Amino acid sequence: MRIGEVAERAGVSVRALRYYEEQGLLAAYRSPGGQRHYAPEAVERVRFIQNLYAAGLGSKAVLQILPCMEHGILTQEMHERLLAERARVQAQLEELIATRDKLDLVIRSGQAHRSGATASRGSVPEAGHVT
Amino acid sequence: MRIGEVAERAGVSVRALRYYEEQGLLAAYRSPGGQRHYAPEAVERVRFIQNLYAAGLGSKAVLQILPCMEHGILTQEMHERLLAERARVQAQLEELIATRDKLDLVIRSGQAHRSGATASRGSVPEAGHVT
DNA sequence: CTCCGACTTGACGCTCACGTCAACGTCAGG
DNA sequence: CCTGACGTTGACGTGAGCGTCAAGTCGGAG
Repeated sequence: MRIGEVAERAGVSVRALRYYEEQGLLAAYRSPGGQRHYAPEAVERVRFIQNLYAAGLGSKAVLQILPCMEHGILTQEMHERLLAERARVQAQLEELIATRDKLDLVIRSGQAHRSGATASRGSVPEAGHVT
Repeated sequence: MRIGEVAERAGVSVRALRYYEEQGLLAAYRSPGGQRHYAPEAVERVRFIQNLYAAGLGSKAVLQILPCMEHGILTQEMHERLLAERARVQAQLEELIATRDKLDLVIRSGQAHRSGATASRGSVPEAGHVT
C-alpha cells in the first residue's frame, strides 16, 4: 500500500504518517523511485499509535513502547515502564469517569429546571453507572 | 485567598490562574492595590477546569459549560451542547479502556516471556476487568 | 519607615503533533 | 510521450496552555 491508502484506512493525514516515520514510529519500504510502501499491518499500528497519543503519551514514550508490541520481548526496565504507563492511563481513566459523572450531574440538574417534558432517547444519563 | 494560596491548594501554577482569568474562566475580586482575591470555591472550580481540560475540551468549550455549573440554568442549546460533550467524553473513555487493555495484553504476554518468578503486588493486571 | 516576599502587567518562548505551501519527481493509463 | 493523480523533501506556520524573564507595586512584620 502507498501512503495515501494507509492514511485513509487508518483515518489520519498523510502528513501524520510522514511525521511518524520521522519519529521512528513507523517504517516503510521504498520503491526505486523513493515512494513509501507499507505492509497491511501498518494500518493497525497507526491506529494503536493514535490510541497512545490519545492516552496522553508523547512520541518518545510511544517509540519506546511500540517495539514491545511486535516481538513481545520485555526487559526488566521496559516492564516497569509499561506498568508505570498503565498506571497513568488508569489514573486518567478514573479522572475522566469523575468528570463524566460531574457532567451528568449538571445535565440532570438542568433537566429538573426545564419546564416541558423532554423525550429521552437513551442519551440522557441515568444514575448508577457501572462502566 | 490570594493567588498563591489558590494555586497551591488547587495544584496548578499562578500563571495558569491568571490565564484562566484572561480566558474568562475564573473571576477574582481586586484589593485596592490591585491584587487578586478569591473566594474559597475558586479552588474546586479550578479543579473542575482542569478536569475539563484533561477531558480534551478547549477554553471556549469550558467557558460555555462552566456557567451552567454555578446557577444550573440550561437553555435548549446548552443542553444539547452538554449532551454532545458528554458523548465525546464517553467515547474517549471507551478508547482509553481499549488502550489500557491493549497495554495489559502486552504486559501479560511479556510476563510469559520472562524467566524467573516475578512477585505481583497487585499492580500486575489480571484478566476480566469490570471498570 | 524599612524590608522582603508575594503580587502586578506585559511580552516573548516553548512544546508537540501536525497543517500548509513550494517546487519538484513517480507512475500507470491512453 | 503526455497527462494527471499521487508522492517526495524542506521549510515555515499554528494553536493551546502555559513557562519564564523583566521591571515595578503591595502589604504585613518588625
